[in-house]
Amino acid sequence: MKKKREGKTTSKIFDDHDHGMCFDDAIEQIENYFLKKNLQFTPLRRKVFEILIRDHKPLGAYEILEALGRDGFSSSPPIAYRVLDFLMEHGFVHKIQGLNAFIACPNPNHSHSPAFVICRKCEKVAEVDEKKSGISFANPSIDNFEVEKTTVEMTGVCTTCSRAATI
Amino acid sequence: MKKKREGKTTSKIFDDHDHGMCFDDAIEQIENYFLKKNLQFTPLRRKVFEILIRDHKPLGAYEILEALGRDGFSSSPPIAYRVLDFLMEHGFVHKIQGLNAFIACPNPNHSHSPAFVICRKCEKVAEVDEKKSGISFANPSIDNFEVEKTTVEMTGVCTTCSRAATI
DNA sequence: ACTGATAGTGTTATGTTATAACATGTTATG
DNA sequence: CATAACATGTTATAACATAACACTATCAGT
Repeated sequence: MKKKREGKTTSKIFDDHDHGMCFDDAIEQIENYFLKKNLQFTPLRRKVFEILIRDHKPLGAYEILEALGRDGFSSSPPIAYRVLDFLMEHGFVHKIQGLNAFIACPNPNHSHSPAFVICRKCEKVAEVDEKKSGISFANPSIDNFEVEKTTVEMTGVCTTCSRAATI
Repeated sequence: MKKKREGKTTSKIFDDHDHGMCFDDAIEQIENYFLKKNLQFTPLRRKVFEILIRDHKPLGAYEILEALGRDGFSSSPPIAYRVLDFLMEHGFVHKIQGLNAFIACPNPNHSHSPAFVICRKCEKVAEVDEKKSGISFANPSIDNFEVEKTTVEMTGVCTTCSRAATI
Protein backbone atom coordinates (compact mmCIF):
# COMPACT_ATOMS: atom_id res chain seq x y z
CA MET A 1 0.00 0.00 0.00
CA LYS A 2 2.61 2.40 -1.14
CA LYS A 3 1.36 5.92 -1.66
CA LYS A 4 2.82 8.18 -4.27
CA ARG A 5 3.57 11.75 -3.48
CA GLU A 6 0.86 14.11 -4.65
CA GLY A 7 1.71 16.69 -7.25
CA LYS A 8 2.86 19.58 -5.16
CA THR A 9 5.16 22.10 -6.67
CA THR A 10 6.37 24.27 -3.84
CA SER A 11 9.47 23.24 -1.97
CA LYS A 12 8.39 24.38 1.44
CA ILE A 13 10.76 22.48 3.52
CA PHE A 14 8.53 22.14 6.56
CA ASP A 15 5.27 21.52 4.77
CA ASP A 16 5.53 19.34 1.70
CA HIS A 17 5.60 16.12 3.51
CA ASP A 18 3.58 13.10 2.54
CA HIS A 19 3.91 10.97 5.54
CA GLY A 20 2.31 7.80 4.24
CA MET A 21 5.00 7.37 1.68
CA CYS A 22 7.67 8.16 4.14
CA PHE A 23 6.67 5.51 6.63
CA ASP A 24 6.12 2.64 4.25
CA ASP A 25 9.07 3.40 2.06
CA ALA A 26 11.31 3.83 5.02
CA ILE A 27 10.33 0.51 6.57
CA GLU A 28 10.85 -1.20 3.27
CA GLN A 29 14.21 0.41 2.74
CA ILE A 30 15.52 -0.46 6.13
CA GLU A 31 14.32 -4.04 5.76
CA ASN A 32 16.08 -4.40 2.45
CA TYR A 33 19.22 -2.80 3.75
CA PHE A 34 19.43 -5.08 6.75
CA LEU A 35 18.71 -8.13 4.66
CA LYS A 36 21.42 -7.24 2.20
CA LYS A 37 23.93 -6.59 4.95
CA ASN A 38 22.97 -9.64 6.95
CA LEU A 39 21.96 -7.59 9.93
CA GLN A 40 19.07 -8.42 12.20
CA PHE A 41 16.06 -6.18 12.01
CA THR A 42 14.80 -7.40 15.35
CA PRO A 43 11.42 -6.51 16.87
CA LEU A 44 13.10 -4.02 19.18
CA ARG A 45 15.01 -2.32 16.39
CA ARG A 46 11.94 -2.28 14.22
CA LYS A 47 9.89 -0.78 17.02
CA VAL A 48 12.39 1.98 17.74
CA PHE A 49 12.57 2.87 14.09
CA GLU A 50 8.78 2.84 13.81
CA ILE A 51 8.40 5.08 16.83
CA LEU A 52 10.75 7.57 15.24
CA ILE A 53 9.43 7.43 11.72
CA ARG A 54 5.79 7.48 12.86
CA ASP A 55 5.81 11.10 13.93
CA HIS A 56 8.88 11.94 11.96
CA LYS A 57 9.93 14.40 14.58
CA PRO A 58 12.87 14.34 16.93
CA LEU A 59 12.34 12.38 20.12
CA GLY A 60 14.51 12.25 23.21
CA ALA A 61 15.86 8.89 24.28
CA TYR A 62 13.55 8.89 27.27
CA GLU A 63 10.51 9.60 25.13
CA ILE A 64 11.43 6.62 23.02
CA LEU A 65 11.81 4.57 26.18
CA GLU A 66 8.31 5.52 27.30
CA ALA A 67 6.93 4.47 23.96
CA LEU A 68 8.82 1.20 24.18
CA GLY A 69 7.42 0.62 27.65
CA ARG A 70 3.88 1.21 26.41
CA ASP A 71 4.48 -1.41 23.75
CA GLY A 72 5.71 -4.03 26.14
CA PHE A 73 9.45 -3.64 25.73
CA SER A 74 11.92 -2.93 28.44
CA SER A 75 12.29 0.74 29.12
CA SER A 76 15.62 1.03 30.85
CA PRO A 77 17.94 3.58 29.27
CA PRO A 78 20.57 1.32 27.73
CA ILE A 79 17.88 -0.36 25.63
CA ALA A 80 17.16 2.84 23.76
CA TYR A 81 20.72 4.08 23.54
CA ARG A 82 22.02 0.81 22.17
CA VAL A 83 19.44 0.58 19.46
CA LEU A 84 19.82 4.23 18.59
CA ASP A 85 23.58 3.82 18.29
CA PHE A 86 23.07 0.87 16.04
CA LEU A 87 20.59 2.64 13.80
CA MET A 88 22.81 5.71 13.67
CA GLU A 89 25.79 3.64 12.59
CA HIS A 90 23.81 2.57 9.59
CA GLY A 91 22.42 6.00 8.83
CA PHE A 92 18.77 5.35 9.64
CA VAL A 93 18.74 7.66 12.61
CA HIS A 94 20.50 10.95 13.23
CA LYS A 95 21.06 12.77 16.44
CA ILE A 96 19.99 16.38 16.61
CA GLN A 97 22.64 17.79 18.89
CA GLY A 98 20.82 21.02 19.54
CA LEU A 99 17.88 19.12 21.01
CA ASN A 100 19.53 16.04 22.46
CA ALA A 101 17.07 14.16 20.34
CA PHE A 102 16.96 11.57 17.62
CA ILE A 103 15.24 11.58 14.28
CA ALA A 104 14.67 8.87 11.72
CA CYS A 105 16.28 9.24 8.35
CA PRO A 106 13.80 7.97 5.80
CA ASN A 107 16.46 7.67 3.17
CA PRO A 108 19.89 6.55 4.29
CA ASN A 109 21.10 6.76 0.71
CA HIS A 110 21.24 10.49 1.18
CA SER A 111 24.54 12.13 1.69
CA HIS A 112 26.10 10.88 4.85
CA SER A 113 26.63 14.45 5.93
CA PRO A 114 23.11 15.55 6.66
CA ALA A 115 22.14 19.07 7.58
CA PHE A 116 19.15 19.91 9.71
CA VAL A 117 16.88 22.88 9.97
CA ILE A 118 15.35 23.23 13.41
CA CYS A 119 12.52 25.53 14.40
CA ARG A 120 13.18 26.59 17.96
CA LYS A 121 9.49 27.27 18.56
CA CYS A 122 7.69 24.19 17.28
CA GLU A 123 10.84 22.06 17.37
CA LYS A 124 10.06 20.64 13.96
CA VAL A 125 13.12 19.47 12.15
CA ALA A 126 13.74 19.05 8.46
CA GLU A 127 16.67 17.28 6.90
CA VAL A 128 17.93 19.24 3.96
CA ASP A 129 20.37 18.45 1.26
CA GLU A 130 23.22 20.67 0.27
CA LYS A 131 21.47 22.39 -2.57
CA LYS A 132 18.41 23.35 -0.61
CA SER A 133 20.33 24.52 2.41
CA GLY A 134 22.51 27.04 0.69
CA ILE A 135 25.26 25.44 2.65
CA SER A 136 27.97 23.43 1.04
CA PHE A 137 29.62 20.76 3.08
CA ALA A 138 30.58 18.05 0.66
CA ASN A 139 34.06 16.64 1.18
CA PRO A 140 35.24 19.20 3.62
CA SER A 141 38.97 18.88 3.67
CA ILE A 142 41.17 20.54 6.18
CA ASP A 143 44.91 20.84 6.37
CA ASN A 144 46.27 18.27 8.73
CA PHE A 145 42.94 16.75 9.47
CA GLU A 146 40.77 13.99 8.13
CA VAL A 147 37.10 14.75 8.53
CA GLU A 148 35.00 11.69 9.24
CA LYS A 149 31.70 13.19 10.16
CA THR A 150 30.04 16.57 9.97
CA THR A 151 27.33 18.04 12.13
CA VAL A 152 25.38 20.85 10.54
CA GLU A 153 22.35 22.31 12.25
CA MET A 154 20.53 25.53 11.50
CA THR A 155 18.29 26.85 14.21
CA GLY A 156 15.71 29.55 13.67
CA VAL A 157 11.99 30.03 13.28
CA CYS A 158 9.80 28.58 10.57
CA THR A 159 7.33 30.86 8.85
CA THR A 160 4.38 29.08 10.39
CA CYS A 161 5.64 29.96 13.84
CA SER A 162 6.77 33.46 12.96
CA ARG A 163 3.38 34.21 11.43
CA ALA A 164 1.68 32.91 14.56
CA ALA A 165 3.73 35.13 16.84
CA THR A 166 2.91 38.77 17.56
CA ILE A 167 6.58 39.60 17.71
CA MET B 1 54.19 41.43 27.16
CA LYS B 2 52.37 40.87 23.96
CA LYS B 3 54.04 38.29 21.78
CA LYS B 4 53.89 38.48 18.03
CA ARG B 5 53.24 35.38 16.02
CA GLU B 6 56.43 33.81 14.72
CA GLY B 7 56.90 33.56 10.99
CA LYS B 8 55.36 30.24 10.20
CA THR B 9 54.09 29.64 6.72
CA THR B 10 52.07 26.47 6.92
CA SER B 11 48.46 26.69 7.85
CA LYS B 12 48.35 23.62 10.01
CA ILE B 13 45.20 24.20 11.79
CA PHE B 14 46.04 22.23 14.91
CA ASP B 15 49.62 23.30 15.26
CA ASP B 16 50.29 26.91 14.40
CA HIS B 17 49.16 28.30 17.62
CA ASP B 18 51.02 30.93 19.55
CA HIS B 19 49.34 30.80 22.83
CA GLY B 20 50.91 33.79 24.49
CA MET B 21 49.39 36.12 21.98
CA CYS B 22 46.11 34.41 22.23
CA PHE B 23 45.76 34.82 25.96
CA ASP B 24 46.83 38.43 26.30
CA ASP B 25 45.04 39.62 23.22
CA ALA B 26 41.91 37.83 24.20
CA ILE B 27 41.82 39.31 27.69
CA GLU B 28 42.41 42.76 26.26
CA GLN B 29 39.70 42.34 23.67
CA ILE B 30 37.11 41.14 26.09
CA GLU B 31 37.91 43.96 28.50
CA ASN B 32 37.50 46.56 25.79
CA TYR B 33 34.33 45.00 24.55
CA PHE B 34 32.72 44.96 27.97
CA LEU B 35 33.80 48.49 28.68
CA LYS B 36 32.34 49.73 25.44
CA LYS B 37 29.09 47.91 26.03
CA ASN B 38 28.83 48.91 29.67
CA LEU B 39 28.89 45.35 30.83
CA GLN B 40 30.57 44.16 33.98
CA PHE B 41 33.69 42.07 33.56
CA THR B 42 33.44 40.77 37.09
CA PRO B 43 36.08 38.64 38.80
CA LEU B 44 33.97 35.55 38.26
CA ARG B 45 33.45 36.22 34.58
CA ARG B 46 37.11 37.04 34.15
CA LYS B 47 38.12 33.86 35.91
CA VAL B 48 35.88 31.66 33.78
CA PHE B 49 37.20 33.24 30.63
CA GLU B 50 40.78 32.85 31.84
CA ILE B 51 40.25 29.20 32.67
CA LEU B 52 38.99 28.59 29.16
CA ILE B 53 41.52 30.66 27.30
CA ARG B 54 44.45 29.37 29.37
CA ASP B 55 44.44 25.89 27.87
CA HIS B 56 42.46 26.92 24.86
CA LYS B 57 40.80 23.57 24.76
CA PRO B 58 37.21 22.62 25.35
CA LEU B 59 36.25 22.11 28.98
CA GLY B 60 33.09 20.66 30.40
CA ALA B 61 31.05 22.80 32.75
CA TYR B 62 32.06 20.62 35.67
CA GLU B 63 35.74 20.91 34.84
CA ILE B 64 35.32 24.66 34.90
CA LEU B 65 33.56 24.38 38.23
CA GLU B 66 36.44 22.42 39.70
CA ALA B 67 38.85 25.08 38.54
CA LEU B 68 36.65 27.77 40.04
CA GLY B 69 36.55 25.88 43.32
CA ARG B 70 40.35 25.65 43.37
CA ASP B 71 40.48 29.40 42.91
CA GLY B 72 38.14 30.18 45.78
CA PHE B 73 34.91 30.68 43.89
CA SER B 74 31.70 28.83 44.44
CA SER B 75 31.55 25.63 42.50
CA SER B 76 27.89 24.85 42.32
CA PRO B 77 26.66 24.18 38.80
CA PRO B 78 24.55 27.27 38.19
CA ILE B 79 27.59 29.44 38.69
CA ALA B 80 29.34 28.02 35.69
CA TYR B 81 26.31 27.72 33.47
CA ARG B 82 25.23 31.30 34.09
CA VAL B 83 28.60 32.75 33.29
CA LEU B 84 28.99 30.52 30.26
CA ASP B 85 25.60 31.60 28.95
CA PHE B 86 26.58 35.20 29.41
CA LEU B 87 29.92 34.79 27.65
CA MET B 88 28.28 32.84 24.85
CA GLU B 89 25.71 35.56 24.30
CA HIS B 90 28.54 37.93 23.61
CA GLY B 91 30.50 35.53 21.44
CA PHE B 92 33.47 34.97 23.74
CA VAL B 93 32.65 31.36 24.37
CA HIS B 94 31.19 28.70 22.11
CA LYS B 95 29.68 25.39 23.00
CA ILE B 96 31.02 22.32 21.25
CA GLN B 97 27.88 20.23 20.98
CA GLY B 98 29.71 17.06 20.11
CA LEU B 99 31.62 17.17 23.39
CA ASN B 100 29.20 18.92 25.74
CA ALA B 101 32.04 21.31 26.30
CA PHE B 102 32.86 24.97 26.06
CA ILE B 103 35.70 26.75 24.36
CA ALA B 104 36.87 30.33 24.48
CA CYS B 105 36.71 32.35 21.33
CA PRO B 106 39.81 34.52 21.23
CA ASN B 107 38.34 36.76 18.61
CA PRO B 108 34.62 37.45 18.84
CA ASN B 109 34.86 39.64 15.77
CA HIS B 110 35.01 36.47 13.73
CA SER B 111 32.00 35.39 11.84
CA HIS B 112 29.22 34.68 14.25
CA SER B 113 28.71 31.31 12.61
CA PRO B 114 31.80 29.51 13.73
CA ALA B 115 32.79 26.07 12.52
CA PHE B 116 34.84 23.67 14.59
CA VAL B 117 37.20 20.88 13.77
CA ILE B 118 37.35 18.27 16.51
CA CYS B 119 39.87 15.47 16.81
CA ARG B 120 38.06 12.55 18.39
CA LYS B 121 41.30 11.13 19.74
CA CYS B 122 43.05 14.03 21.42
CA GLU B 123 39.85 16.08 21.64
CA LYS B 124 41.67 19.16 20.45
CA VAL B 125 39.40 21.65 18.79
CA ALA B 126 40.17 24.34 16.25
CA GLU B 127 37.84 27.08 15.18
CA VAL B 128 38.03 27.56 11.46
CA ASP B 129 36.68 30.15 9.15
CA GLU B 130 34.65 29.41 6.11
CA LYS B 131 37.48 29.49 3.63
CA LYS B 132 39.72 27.13 5.55
CA SER B 133 36.95 24.69 6.28
CA GLY B 134 35.90 24.07 2.71
CA ILE B 135 32.44 24.54 4.06
CA SER B 136 30.36 27.50 3.13
CA PHE B 137 27.68 28.55 5.51
CA ALA B 138 27.40 32.29 5.20
CA ASN B 139 23.83 33.54 5.11
CA PRO B 140 22.21 30.22 4.74
CA SER B 141 18.73 30.92 3.56
CA ILE B 142 16.04 28.35 3.44
CA ASP B 143 12.57 28.45 2.00
CA ASN B 144 10.07 29.20 4.69
CA PHE B 145 12.65 29.49 7.39
CA GLU B 146 14.74 32.18 8.97
CA VAL B 147 18.08 30.87 10.15
CA GLU B 148 19.29 32.51 13.34
CA LYS B 149 22.18 30.33 14.30
CA THR B 150 24.28 27.63 12.71
CA THR B 151 26.16 24.79 14.34
CA VAL B 152 28.93 23.31 12.26
CA GLU B 153 31.26 20.70 13.68
CA MET B 154 33.61 18.41 11.86
CA THR B 155 34.83 15.39 13.73
CA GLY B 156 37.76 13.29 12.66
CA VAL B 157 41.37 12.60 13.45
CA CYS B 158 44.21 15.05 13.28
CA THR B 159 47.43 13.98 11.59
CA THR B 160 49.33 14.00 14.86
CA CYS B 161 46.96 11.39 16.24
CA SER B 162 46.71 9.36 13.05
CA ARG B 163 50.51 9.23 12.79
CA ALA B 164 50.69 8.07 16.39
CA ALA B 165 48.21 5.27 15.83
CA THR B 166 49.11 1.89 14.35
CA ILE B 167 45.77 1.72 12.62
C1' DA C 1 19.71 59.19 53.03
C1' DC C 2 15.63 56.26 51.63
C1' DT C 3 13.36 53.54 48.15
C1' DG C 4 13.05 50.49 44.80
C1' DA C 5 14.86 48.44 40.53
C1' DT C 6 18.42 45.73 38.44
C1' DA C 7 22.18 42.76 38.21
C1' DG C 8 25.35 39.51 40.07
C1' DT C 9 26.44 35.68 42.95
C1' DG C 10 25.45 31.90 46.16
C1' DT C 11 22.83 27.65 47.69
C1' DT C 12 19.83 23.68 47.67
C1' DA C 13 17.45 20.61 45.32
C1' DT C 14 16.15 18.30 41.36
C1' DG C 15 15.63 17.27 36.46
C1' DT C 16 17.57 15.35 32.27
C1' DT C 17 20.68 12.78 29.44
C1' DA C 18 23.92 8.98 28.97
C1' DT C 19 26.95 5.01 30.20
C1' DA C 20 29.29 1.17 32.90
C1' DA C 21 29.07 -3.37 34.26
C1' DC C 22 27.21 -7.48 34.34
C1' DA C 23 23.36 -11.16 33.67
C1' DT C 24 20.53 -13.63 30.62
C1' DG C 25 18.68 -15.11 26.41
C1' DT C 26 18.99 -16.11 21.29
C1' DT C 27 20.99 -17.17 16.88
C1' DA C 28 24.36 -18.79 13.60
C1' DT C 29 27.94 -21.99 12.65
C1' DG C 30 31.40 -25.42 12.84
C1' DC D 1 25.31 -29.68 20.39
C1' DA D 2 29.02 -26.72 21.76
C1' DT D 3 30.43 -22.34 21.44
C1' DA D 4 31.09 -17.85 19.74
C1' DA D 5 28.72 -13.77 18.53
C1' DC D 6 25.02 -11.00 18.95
C1' DA D 7 21.00 -9.11 21.22
C1' DT D 8 18.43 -7.82 25.17
C1' DG D 9 17.58 -7.08 30.07
C1' DT D 10 18.76 -5.02 34.75
C1' DT D 11 20.86 -2.23 38.28
C1' DA D 12 23.37 1.37 39.45
C1' DT D 13 25.60 5.55 38.67
C1' DA D 14 27.88 9.16 35.98
C1' DA D 15 27.61 13.39 33.48
C1' DC D 16 25.18 17.38 32.12
C1' DA D 17 21.85 21.09 33.08
C1' DT D 18 18.18 24.01 35.27
C1' DA D 19 14.51 25.70 38.73
C1' DA D 20 13.67 28.36 42.54
C1' DC D 21 14.87 31.16 45.93
C1' DA D 22 18.20 33.97 49.12
C1' DC D 23 21.50 37.46 49.68
C1' DT D 24 24.35 41.40 48.36
C1' DA D 25 25.87 45.34 45.76
C1' DT D 26 25.11 49.11 42.76
C1' DC D 27 22.74 52.88 41.18
C1' DA D 28 18.82 56.10 39.68
C1' DG D 29 15.21 58.94 41.23
C1' DT D 30 13.06 61.35 44.99
